[in-house]
Amino acid sequence: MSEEAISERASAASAVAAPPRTTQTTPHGEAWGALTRTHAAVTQRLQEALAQGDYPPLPWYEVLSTVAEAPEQRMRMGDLAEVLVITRGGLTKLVDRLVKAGLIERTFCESDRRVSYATLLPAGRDLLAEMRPVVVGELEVAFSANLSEAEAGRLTETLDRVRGSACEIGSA
Amino acid sequence: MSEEAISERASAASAVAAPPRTTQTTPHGEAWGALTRTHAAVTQRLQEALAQGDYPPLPWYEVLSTVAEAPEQRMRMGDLAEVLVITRGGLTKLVDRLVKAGLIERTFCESDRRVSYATLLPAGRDLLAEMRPVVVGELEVAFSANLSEAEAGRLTETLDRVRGSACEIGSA
DNA sequence: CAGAAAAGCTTGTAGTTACAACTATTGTCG
DNA sequence: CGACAATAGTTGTAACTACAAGCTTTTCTG
Repeated sequence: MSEEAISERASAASAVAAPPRTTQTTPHGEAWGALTRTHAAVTQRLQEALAQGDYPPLPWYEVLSTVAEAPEQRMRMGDLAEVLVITRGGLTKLVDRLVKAGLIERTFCESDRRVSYATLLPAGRDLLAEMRPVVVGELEVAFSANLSEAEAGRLTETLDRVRGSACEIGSA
Repeated sequence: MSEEAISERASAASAVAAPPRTTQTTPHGEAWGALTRTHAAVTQRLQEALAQGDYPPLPWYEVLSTVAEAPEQRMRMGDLAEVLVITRGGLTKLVDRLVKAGLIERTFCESDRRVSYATLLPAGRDLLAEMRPVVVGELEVAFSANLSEAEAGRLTETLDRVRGSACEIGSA
């Protein structure tokens, strides 16, 4: 212990072995509890790793990564918000920060002057190239270590199925 | 359109059918993307349902629910923060709000005067009883509809395995 | 073609969260 | 026993996010 910090987070000692006493005690309730805790734990791990390398926070990475894989390295704000599952208002300000940092540029559509694109700049591409190994590395530790590729595939399929039913607007 | 609102959130129309083009394109990367999006989608659904019934937000429910299942309907602040996977500082303020609402009481430990407990009050127990069906109902829609209990069990097991490896402090 | 409705994005405001520093109590040694 | 470290919570500050209202452009309709 010397250059340690870890701010506070959680002691993370008994958390692993702690009995998964969740909200309810039904199989589905357990599954939701496991999903929540796993998401939180992995997210923490990723953000910690990024902070340790003096990189921007995780949302920045997700924007850069998503835009980088889009057709022309650009995406409509609305689509981006939808993929990242955040509000449009939130995305506007998030992209503002990326623009101010010189990683993203706002471009506009000729045919429809309402839409604006978030377009990746070279600096953003470079930063992404630096951040990706960090994120992928942490994910390897979290996933690859204990999950075969086949299991990962099944997990993805199952989760997507849940998401599918969760997205059906229950307005009726 | 009359008493509608839904603020903004996401259009949630093409989100379901959208190709899961995630961060990377490895099976594990896909799994992480699916986990993130599913968590966000279900959380949104739950919060929307709670807001619609004029109930407090989801974090309140999680505190009440967790404390209610603890031995003496009380929990040490630190343990509670660990289970909920939020920071201690954040929990202090979250519990402050619950105390102000008369749902939780702070009690203290005789043998160790540092620790304080979050103790469930009758009003908290009653509110929990009201909120639980709402939350459970939404989870049923999200999970039960498309997942057998056996699948839910496998999902829980898999997620817990991932969480386990994610929690191992990578200090070494 | 004018007016209303819808779509796309931004901005103002408030609430929530994390991070870091601080206080108080307990445990450890010299 | 007295100083140092570790543990448990709280608090101050800054950043992020959601919500709701607003603006502009496009589409629909009579």
